[in-house]
Amino acid sequence: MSSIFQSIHKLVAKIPPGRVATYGQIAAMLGVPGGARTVGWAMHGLPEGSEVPWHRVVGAGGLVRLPEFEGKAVQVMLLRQEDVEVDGRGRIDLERFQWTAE
DNA sequence: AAGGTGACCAAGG
DNA sequence: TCCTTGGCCACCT
Repeated sequence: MSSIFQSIHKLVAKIPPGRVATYGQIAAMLGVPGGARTVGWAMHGLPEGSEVPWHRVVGAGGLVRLPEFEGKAVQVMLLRQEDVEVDGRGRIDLERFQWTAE
């Protein structure tokens, strides 16, 4: 079924390891500026064991916008596994790790 | 069809 | 630096 939801998952799946994208960026790439909330919502609705690398999607400014109880620690861990530097606050240097589409 | 909700964003106190 | 406020969009009931 083609929904913005599917499009988001597909695009996120294209983010290469060691890179991150912001919610707003994803939304903009899909032609839905201002639809950052929708992207976040799509992430939240992901089933477990999904192919989608949801952990590569962060908030504006490279800040992890994920409540602890939703798996923030997991996201940070996965990112670090991909050589992405994340500080204790969950901040990432977009200048170096932000994904720029082809 | 209408309203509520959310892993957002930017600005203001 | 933290919390609140207003605005944005798509999905669910």
